[in-house]
Amino acid sequence: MTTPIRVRFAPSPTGFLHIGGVRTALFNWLFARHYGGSFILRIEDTDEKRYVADAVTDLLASLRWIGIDWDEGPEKGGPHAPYVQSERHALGIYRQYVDQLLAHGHAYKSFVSNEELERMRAEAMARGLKSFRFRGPERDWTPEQVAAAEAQGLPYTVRLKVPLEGVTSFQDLVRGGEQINVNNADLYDIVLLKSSGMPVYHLAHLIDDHLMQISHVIRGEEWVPSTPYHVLLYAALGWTAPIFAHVPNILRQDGRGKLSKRKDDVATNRFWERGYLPEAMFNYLALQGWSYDDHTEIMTRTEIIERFSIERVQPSPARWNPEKLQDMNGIYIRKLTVTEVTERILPFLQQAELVSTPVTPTERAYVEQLVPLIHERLEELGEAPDLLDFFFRDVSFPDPTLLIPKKMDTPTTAAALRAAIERLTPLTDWSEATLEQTLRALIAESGLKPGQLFSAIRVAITGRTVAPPLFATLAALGQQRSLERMRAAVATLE
RNA sequence: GCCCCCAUAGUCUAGUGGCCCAGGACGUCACCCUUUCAAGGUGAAGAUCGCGGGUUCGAAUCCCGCUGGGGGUACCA
Repeated sequence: MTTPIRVRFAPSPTGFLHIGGVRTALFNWLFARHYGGSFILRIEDTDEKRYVADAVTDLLASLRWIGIDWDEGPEKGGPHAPYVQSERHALGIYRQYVDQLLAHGHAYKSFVSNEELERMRAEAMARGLKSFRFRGPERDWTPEQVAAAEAQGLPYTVRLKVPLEGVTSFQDLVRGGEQINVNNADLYDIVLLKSSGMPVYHLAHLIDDHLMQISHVIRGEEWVPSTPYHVLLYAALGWTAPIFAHVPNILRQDGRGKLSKRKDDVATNRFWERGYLPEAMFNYLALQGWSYDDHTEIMTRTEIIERFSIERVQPSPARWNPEKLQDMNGIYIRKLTVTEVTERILPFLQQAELVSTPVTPTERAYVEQLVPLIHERLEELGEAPDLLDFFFRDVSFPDPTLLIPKKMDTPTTAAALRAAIERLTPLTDWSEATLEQTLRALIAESGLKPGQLFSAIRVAITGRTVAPPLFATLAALGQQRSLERMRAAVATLE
């Protein structure tokens, strides 16, 4: 029989979830969905010091936003509940395994205090030792010595008794199943249980992975160096280790280091705030370290699930490339219908106070009318308010020279605008087609270049030199407001 | 310092011994379309496949060394 595929994403709630974390979650999720396995979400909050209160809420929201759902985990439950380590610790789940390790001589109680540890480290440094690898003196203590120390009520940690010699090896799916070998002499006796009695990551995650029957551990490559400890621990506990796959980190844009929560603008919530589509982010992130073939990039969720394979994940780290993401977001926005874009930009327009909250039916209809003018110009939905601003607010000309097109001056520009006003005022049909016809006729008669006339009118009605197509803009703005703005422009020129 | 991982254009990647004097995408530039900006179309520049040695009739692809980058080195995860 084959063991069922079960993977997990196990973040620690120490702050917002950044896109690197989402990418790791995504690969796990894709792996599970591809093979029809289970994706488990587990919160690893064994670090009491770094715990951030709202982090879990943010984390769940980030995953849900991009479309990652979990089969077992917080707010969902499952056969291995609870899925929060502090709760599991409270239930006493970990302690029995520590006792087992102690009893079998695979771990020992260490009474060395933090201060002593510091001193030992400093001493080793002073002696010019190449590196400090802690091996507690208690490794070889007799039961009597241990009992004596305990009788004194000394606080202790439980450390793994790592072999002094030999080699620890494991394979990694991302590295083509390559064997990674580490000399035990390069390892040290890691802490398994803190003096507070709280298990450390290495112990807790491993017990949970075993209990939750995780078949594949897919995690960031920063875990490669500690995997030998995990291998040793599995053996000490008499358990079979899962299959490991370490996915590369996402590096900062300049390549200097991995993405950091503090220095980089990569919090997942920042992307929905700026108007990124979850499907675009999903597609982009799937391509950070994984590819399908030599030319396919735009793929639906279903296609990515079908095509995903962990063997095709790159071992080398990728750099964060916001330009590529933005381009992809534009592609996804252009695929949306006008109604969909309307719905999605409404919140941004409300935030900019261009429309009211809740939006009125009239406003919604007007926005829907405007969307075609900016649809293909949007790369982030958050750009919409700026692009549409002049449809909702009056324009002004702090710099009247903006009104004057190339190769023209104040009098000729004013004259051109006056001529346009004269032609447009009597119009009874304010449609895009009629507007174009009328203004082109004016050009033919006046001898002006299209760019000159259109440019002057554009600035007059929008207050800017770059704007959506002129006739559609005039049509959407309406006859009265268009003419008022053109007259105002003429006035500022005079 | 020590240990581990990685290495194809500025960036993301295809490539697993001959189909590759290296394909796709982002970015850049040019032209077309065009009232501006986009979008779209066409095209261009950009990689001695990090460097040096091997193995082989033949290497981006296999091996070794070096260099560079990244990660780890906590009673953090």
